Amino acid sequence: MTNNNLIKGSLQTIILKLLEENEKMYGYEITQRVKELTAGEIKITEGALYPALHKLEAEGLLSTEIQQVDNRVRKYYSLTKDGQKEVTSKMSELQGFVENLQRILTPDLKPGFNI
Amino acid sequence: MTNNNLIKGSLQTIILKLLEENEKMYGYEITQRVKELTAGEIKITEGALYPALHKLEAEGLLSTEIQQVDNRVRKYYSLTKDGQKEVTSKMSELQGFVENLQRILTPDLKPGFNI
DNA sequence: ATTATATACATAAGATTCTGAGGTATTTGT
DNA sequence: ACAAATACCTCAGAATCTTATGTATATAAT
Repeated sequence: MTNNNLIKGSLQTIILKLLEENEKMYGYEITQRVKELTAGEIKITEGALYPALHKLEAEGLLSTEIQQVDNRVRKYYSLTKDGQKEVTSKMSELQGFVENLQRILTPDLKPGFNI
Repeated sequence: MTNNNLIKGSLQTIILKLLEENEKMYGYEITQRVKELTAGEIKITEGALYPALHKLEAEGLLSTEIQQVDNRVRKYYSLTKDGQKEVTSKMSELQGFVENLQRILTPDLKPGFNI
């Protein structure tokens, strides 16, 4: 399971990016997708995910839509217009941060490295 | 200056790695090195740095040595044996996390991408 | 038939780590 | 003379995370 709390703020970016690719997802689905994409190495806990979703919705970046599936309630999230703009911004921010991290941590390959 | 707010958890790794490369550094020097390596984009604040250094020392990963330079006091930090072991561990943890982040955020280049 | 696991939402206490402001003191540049 | 740089430090508050708890239904296992 390794360490899950390494880069603060990347959860929001993960959520937004997954929703850019998928149009519409519900919370539990997001946790499963991340688990599947990382071979179980990153597990988004519900205690982190739901407050993050609620915050993004409160900021107007996500909109919700409740669906009844069998007898279960699902809350689908999708990007608003503002949310779509924010994905790009958050992605390049994170990208930039990772590049800077490489510059600090791998002093050998400073000029042209690949992400 | 972009966003400086993503560093949570990676600051320890940054400190340990810089000390692996440099044998001995003092706090202010670390802030300047990071600023210089990232063209001013990442600024380690003192409110984050000093508590982090004290914590790493308390955990036995760093040792200190006070030096008088002119009339100024400098507190030099260096890796202990435990600290040297921890660098490797923390680095591969961070490396692994960044790889997983790529897997989530760049769904196109899943099989063989470069870090 | 009962129990455990999976699905699906949510909150809340406590821990950790950061920001931003403040404090002390010396040295160097203007 | 004053500002900025050098050098250390602490602390209130914010943000985000973990862990535990709670509700409820569906499915798999014993």
